[in-house]
Amino acid sequence: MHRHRTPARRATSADVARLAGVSRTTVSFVLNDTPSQSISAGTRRRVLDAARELSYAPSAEARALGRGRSTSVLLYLPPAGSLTEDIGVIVERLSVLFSEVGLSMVIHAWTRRPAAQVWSSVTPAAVLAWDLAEDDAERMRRSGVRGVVSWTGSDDMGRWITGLRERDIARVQVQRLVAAGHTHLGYAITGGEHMHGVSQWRFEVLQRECAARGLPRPSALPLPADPRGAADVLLQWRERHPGASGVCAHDTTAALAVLCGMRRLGWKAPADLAIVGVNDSPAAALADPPLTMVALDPEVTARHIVAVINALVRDEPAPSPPDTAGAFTVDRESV
Amino acid sequence: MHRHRTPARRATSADVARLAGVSRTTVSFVLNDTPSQSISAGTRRRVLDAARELSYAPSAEARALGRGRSTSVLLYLPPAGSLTEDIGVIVERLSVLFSEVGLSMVIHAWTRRPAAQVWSSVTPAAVLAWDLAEDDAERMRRSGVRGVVSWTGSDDMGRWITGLRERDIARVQVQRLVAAGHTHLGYAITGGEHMHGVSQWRFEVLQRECAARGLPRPSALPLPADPRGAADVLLQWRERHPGASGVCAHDTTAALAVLCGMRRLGWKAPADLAIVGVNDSPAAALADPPLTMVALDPEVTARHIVAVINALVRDEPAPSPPDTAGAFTVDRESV
DNA sequence: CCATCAAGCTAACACGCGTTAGTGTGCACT
DNA sequence: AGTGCACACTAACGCGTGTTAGCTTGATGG
Repeated sequence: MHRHRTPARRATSADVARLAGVSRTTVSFVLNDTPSQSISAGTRRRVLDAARELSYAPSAEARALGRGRSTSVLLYLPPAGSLTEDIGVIVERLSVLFSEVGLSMVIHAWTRRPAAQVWSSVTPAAVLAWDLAEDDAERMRRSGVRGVVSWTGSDDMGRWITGLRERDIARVQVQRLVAAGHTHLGYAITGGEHMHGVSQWRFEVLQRECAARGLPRPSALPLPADPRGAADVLLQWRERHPGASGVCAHDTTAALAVLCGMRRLGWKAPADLAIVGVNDSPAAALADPPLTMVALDPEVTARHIVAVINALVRDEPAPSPPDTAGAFTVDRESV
Repeated sequence: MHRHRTPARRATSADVARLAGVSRTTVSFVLNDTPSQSISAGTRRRVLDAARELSYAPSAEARALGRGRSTSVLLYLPPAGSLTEDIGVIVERLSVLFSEVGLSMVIHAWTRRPAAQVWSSVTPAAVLAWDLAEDDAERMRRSGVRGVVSWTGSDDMGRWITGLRERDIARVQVQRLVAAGHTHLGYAITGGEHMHGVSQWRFEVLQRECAARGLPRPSALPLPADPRGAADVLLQWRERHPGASGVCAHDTTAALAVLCGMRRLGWKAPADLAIVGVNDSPAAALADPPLTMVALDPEVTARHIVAVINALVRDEPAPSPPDTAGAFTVDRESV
């Protein structure tokens, strides 16, 4: 290996100790505010000055090695493409919030096998996966991973997300449509394999929400993402459900697909069909007509995820989940 | 959290050594294929079997501690919100490609100060930032970070991205519009602070491209992201540039904003104004009319980034950048 | 028969940190 | 004067690797 002329060596706690004229142990005590130790004011100041002078920062690796657990959280991304959806915003917030509690986030794409290589060599403090088989989760725990949590799995986190979050969305969507006088609803979704995972769950929650309000059972409306196809499907759907006057879309794309099909058929929103989408985006505001959307505050979800994982890592009792996912309506003109 | 009866300790190389009946050093020699050491076939097999039996994976932290540098690449995210744009797709690919060459990607949000804490405590092998002041980059190199690269900076990577990529986009956009008979062009963009960073560069490249073809100088068209505002600005812009018949939009949102303003004014695309957007998305396909878009192959950019950083980390000569960013046109009806 | 050497393996160190056990003060109380 | 004790600090260990120097053994050449 080639050595640079300036050794490019980072400052260690030994350097700080040397400069401050104390032992390395004292440096550690000062910088970590070890409660069982008392340090004289003079020494404390000298150490802090030296640390600042050398712009010292402890090595995360060495710390992890000693404590037996790292400070990195491994995030397995959902299937390709989802980072550009609302998940992307949550991930951005996660990276900030994790670093605020001293954890750093390693992201890795989801492959067929949960990449034993990755999670076992990085020794993450926790793993946050999209969906996780129970035996994989168990294997991770065996290898020393403190917190294993999945978005759509059967653990607490998964239940909160697919429970409260999805229910909040469905509730606010239905509420908004009912307020406008629509009782016979549909559930619009785009994409190849319909009704799997989140979409399946959302649809069920939607049905439950309607049942609770005494409304007729909502019907599924799986749309292709091209104008002509959307129009065809929409027309057939209307014939089969003549009373339907409102649509809950799964996301922005589904809402746009409905709108697009309607335009081709000469229908007007909300007169011929009212639409409430999910996840507000610029595209929704610029649609014709501008789309009424339901959004969840990403901050609520991000904070809860970080709180749960942080508690797991520190062996503290898990915080109780928030009782709202922060759903709110962005009223425009499609309903 | 529930504690298992087995302490959930991961296997170490000492465990493998014990099971194989050899020393820890031998285990290391076998597993790393140390070229200067010869190992008998029998011992090699016993070690490998033991490693498999215990599903041993070396601790990344301990390895990093010894080698003085980790295998993690620190990615500083662009300003909030960009993960949901085309950057998100590139980031997804990066996470896969990095792991294929044995690097793992740590992502962190960009804060005001480049968070000395993060990059100095994780000891990343490389840092990939959005925009980076030269003194910050220098400080990172001083601390042992091998590769410091920024998307929009003045290093090789930045020049490739803001050079070739942006030029490819501008070239294909102009080419498409010229082919349809439009010569007097505009550059549409949304968002508060216009003409900064990438948008500024794109605009300049666009001007150069038009100049090279002998076309009149394109004019900027900064739009608000709401229907009424967009219409107003569009109308004023038309009065000031009566000959303009084609618009290069900066991204999907800008293209939708133009479309939205036109709709309010009763203009038809492409008859009254032709539009070419950037970064194909479902929203573009579902617009009215469906938008013609120019897209860059994210794979080309992701591969180049990984190749450059991998070379820097291994002290190998940097690969020459690809001479195309993989630009292609998705023809629909807006031009 | 002795010297040389390669093959195959192991003891021991360094990496940077947190932490436990211990050491030497100076002061208060009996 | 002797005991106890809080105070301020340090030596030394362990975490799991990669790596260097050295050690044994058997074979080979003179």
